[in-house]
Amino acid sequence: MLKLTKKADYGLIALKHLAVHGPDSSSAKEIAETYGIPLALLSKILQKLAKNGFLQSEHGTNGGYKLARDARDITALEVIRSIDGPIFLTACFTEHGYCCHTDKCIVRDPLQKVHEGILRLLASISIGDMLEAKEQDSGRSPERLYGLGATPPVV
Amino acid sequence: MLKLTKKADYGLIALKHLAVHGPDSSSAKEIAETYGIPLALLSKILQKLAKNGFLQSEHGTNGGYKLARDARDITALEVIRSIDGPIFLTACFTEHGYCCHTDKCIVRDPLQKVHEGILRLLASISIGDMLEAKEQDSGRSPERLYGLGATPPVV
DNA sequence: ATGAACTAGGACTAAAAGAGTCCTCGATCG
DNA sequence: CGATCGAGGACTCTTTTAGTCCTAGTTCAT
Repeated sequence: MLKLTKKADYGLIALKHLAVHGPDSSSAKEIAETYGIPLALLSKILQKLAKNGFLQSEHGTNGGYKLARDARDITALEVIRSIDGPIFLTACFTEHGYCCHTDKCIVRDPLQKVHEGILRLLASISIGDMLEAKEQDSGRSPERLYGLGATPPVV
Repeated sequence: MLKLTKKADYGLIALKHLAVHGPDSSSAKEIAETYGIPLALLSKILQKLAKNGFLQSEHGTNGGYKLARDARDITALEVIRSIDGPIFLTACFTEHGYCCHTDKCIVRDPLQKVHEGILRLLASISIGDMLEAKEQDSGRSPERLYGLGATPPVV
């Protein structure tokens, strides 16, 4: 129901951790223990992130993972897609734009707009941005960052 | 994985249908058949929407449902929340802002921004807007409507 | 050269959410 | 009074998510 999976969460946490811990690598075990994430599960996620070019892995003793690219160059959207697969707001959207109800579906077009908005939102935030955000808004204003007005949020 | 449930989809479809069919009511059966939605399932959804004040129901022969308020006054966010319950982008967010990892969770704050953006997006589109959208963009520009830039979307 | 500390990855299992069914009851109208 | 509706409880089936287990290959230090 419109929620990220824990895997995606864990992936983002791990990437941010690696970004914070600069150029030296961290092991899956270290990250798992720090955030209370099951090691075996986190390992899978990190492996996938490594295969998809976000991380660089080092085998053997003192091995681990480090970012393969600049943190500012990794968007939340890429990470989530990499871990959970493609994102579709509704069952209407598939890889090839097919919709089960085809012409009968009367909400596809309006939702498509919302869908694009969400993707744009996720694409607009990078791991790098997350670092800054930590320290009480340094520099970049959230408004500019997310391209949205200042309407107060409600759950 | 960041997807609306079918129930929410069905609910939006039904509301739009009722908005299109003006002041006269439509039965659950009629809507179900039109869009190929299982009747029993749709009934539950319509009942919930009625209980939450979106629809007005009429029992008995020739009964059915009609909108209880103006279509422009019903946002997608309200509908989705009404059907699926509260929306949380990650497990971090609950009714009272609690997070399982508490201080250890380093992505909560950045994701909170994304979360708010999505809510704002969903709150910005009403059933009424969906009617307009049907006829190839009449008047209101999507850009203004969704408050987002024109970056091309990618799935 | 051996063992400890890593990553890589396949195969499973358990739990939770989603989707849908079945059956009964009360209201309304003709 | 019977056909047509909505109201609603109680399930069941399926899919997704989350997490586990086990084995194999790499690298390093002693």
